[in-house]
Amino acid sequence: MRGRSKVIGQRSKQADGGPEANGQRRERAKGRPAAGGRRAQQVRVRLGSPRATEAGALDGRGALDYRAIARAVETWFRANARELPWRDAYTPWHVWIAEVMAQQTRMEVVVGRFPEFVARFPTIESMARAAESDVVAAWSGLGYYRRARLLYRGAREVIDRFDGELPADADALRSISGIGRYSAGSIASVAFNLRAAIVDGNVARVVARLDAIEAPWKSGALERRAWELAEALVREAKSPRHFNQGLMELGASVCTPRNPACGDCPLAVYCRAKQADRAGDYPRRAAKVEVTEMTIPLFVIADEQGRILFRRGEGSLMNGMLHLPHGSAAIYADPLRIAEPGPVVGTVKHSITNRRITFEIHTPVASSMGRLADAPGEWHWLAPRELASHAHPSYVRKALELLFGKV
DNA sequence: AATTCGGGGTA
DNA sequence: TACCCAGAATT
Repeated sequence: MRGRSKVIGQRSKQADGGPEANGQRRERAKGRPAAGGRRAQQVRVRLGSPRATEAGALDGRGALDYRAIARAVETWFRANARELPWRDAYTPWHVWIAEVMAQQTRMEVVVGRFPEFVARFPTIESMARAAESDVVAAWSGLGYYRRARLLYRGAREVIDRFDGELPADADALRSISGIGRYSAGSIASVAFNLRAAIVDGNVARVVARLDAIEAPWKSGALERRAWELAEALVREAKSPRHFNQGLMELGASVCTPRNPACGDCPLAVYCRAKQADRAGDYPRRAAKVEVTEMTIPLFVIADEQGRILFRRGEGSLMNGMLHLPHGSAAIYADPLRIAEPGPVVGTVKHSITNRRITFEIHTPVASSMGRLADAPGEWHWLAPRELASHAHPSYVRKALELLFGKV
């Protein structure tokens, strides 16, 4: 039922292979990672990197056993990794696309959209040569459309600055548009198996429990501590590629936000939160943000041929995307009525971060139609089925499907 | 450091 | 309904 049910068994050697595989197999044969409280002490003393002991020493709890934890994660990952399309060959371009697509997006959605997107843009060069609008159109429905524009910009930068090939270096990767600290580390480790740390939502949650970090979710303090731990841990990994993916996947399938499956967790024996039987209490909740509700009139206007009137947005928000004419200058601004609405023929709900919008669909009263022409943006008449070839936010599709069925 | 971007699965 | 998801850029 939970994410764990999607986990498949041992992956093929082809997918898993690589120079590190032998060493890992040897490690697994040697014994289970939980075997070594005493050995862990020796390891810590011998390695003794300042950062490794400092944080624990400050609060008198002692440092975590980074080496044993890293081993446990890698062993777990080799047996529990999901089949993901880019894990066949770890082609850097595919990994890049996957990382960008996965930002703030559930992996199941990414798996569903990834093949078609890669088929549309099989190489960095193919994207760099395309029009930005085509890239955004292919991104429709995935949200956070800036990611698509930044991916496009990044692809062009790679052509210009790196001769068309992603650099195998975290700092260089970080300099590319759309690649932040997480994605740089992720591409460096997953695509190139370099020793770079990553912290995403999963890793932050796992280490928050592992070290019983009191700093609240999304706080700078938790971010800093999570990156410290991620770096200390990946330093001990045999395969950064497997360790980093394993730590994320552990968070996604075992160390879940609610009801963590500590009984299945290879880190339970090391986990400070679990030791206190309080895994579910970490990470600490962030202060709750206020949600603003608003209602905006939306106009669906058809001509004799059944074509619909769309508006190409011009503001800083949803720029260049295809909208239905609606009663606000920007979706997020106070409603500015641009025509007089007739009766409500349907409603569509749409959430944007901390705003909840109810679009009420109207046909404007005929006498007020002229005022539509004064609203900003370019106007287009398109058949509903033409929508797919234009970038558009999801509320547009939802509204048309409500009135006309699947588009 | 705080905000903003979409959308949907899930408990 | 509320939370959160393989984050990054901007202010």
